[in-house]
Amino acid sequence: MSEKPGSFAYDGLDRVLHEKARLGILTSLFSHPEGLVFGEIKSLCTLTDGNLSRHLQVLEREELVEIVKESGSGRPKTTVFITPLGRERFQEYLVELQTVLQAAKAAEKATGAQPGFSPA
Amino acid sequence: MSEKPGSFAYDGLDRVLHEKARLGILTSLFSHPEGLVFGEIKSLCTLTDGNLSRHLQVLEREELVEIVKESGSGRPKTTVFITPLGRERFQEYLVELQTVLQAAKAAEKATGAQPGFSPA
DNA sequence: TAAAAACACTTTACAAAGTAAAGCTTGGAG
DNA sequence: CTCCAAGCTTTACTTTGTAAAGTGTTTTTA
Repeated sequence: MSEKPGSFAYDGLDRVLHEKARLGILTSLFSHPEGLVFGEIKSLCTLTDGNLSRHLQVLEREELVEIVKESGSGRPKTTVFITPLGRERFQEYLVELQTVLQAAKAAEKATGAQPGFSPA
Repeated sequence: MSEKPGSFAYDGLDRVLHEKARLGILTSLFSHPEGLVFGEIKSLCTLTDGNLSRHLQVLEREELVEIVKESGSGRPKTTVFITPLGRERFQEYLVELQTVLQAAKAAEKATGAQPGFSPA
């Protein structure tokens, strides 16, 4: 074997971002710099109320999103924005994702496996 | 907003595969159809013994890997192979990963964000 | 040839996290 | 006025990831 130790460690795969639900939330927010309201995110990501609420807490604690609540009179309205830090971390995460994909692509070539996904 | 519900749900992100450690293990095994021994995987993925052991259990239970143990005389030797099902699921997972990346790329274009990662 | 260190794991225990169910408040429809 | 729906939060549960300790063997090395 020729690889160096740690070749497949993927340390850059941030645990906060590397989660199905939060990845969806962040991607949707990344696509909508104008922000999204609670209900929209819920629908876009197919999450339950409680689920979304909890994940937003995590993302807010990490300062990856900003949450603005309007509740004066009328129904409460929660709008969520991705922060600059959030954009940054998200993009770093994507870089790591590409690394994974490229490692796999290289393996397909090397081992002669049938490509299961098309090159970008 | 124009997207359909569920656009960012990423249901294809299989929970068994969508985990840092296991993703590394599978990628390394995918790259080595001849199999890898316990110690090699441990080194390649920078995992502790217990950690690797546990994740291998999960992967074996899901029939994504095959584990062969030789223990007659001499030190025990555990060799791990990716199964055909494992290759399949892994490749499906990669397809979903590309979806995520492409959604992000599209968002960068649409919102005019600075690319944080280069196109494949 | 004992004792010690290294290998090769497994088991156990703990802490964090994801998920679902229930709860609470306000708004609108009938 | 009553009932149902919208818009969340809180709580409780279950799974999971991670690390620490444990077991047995096999080389060193003194």
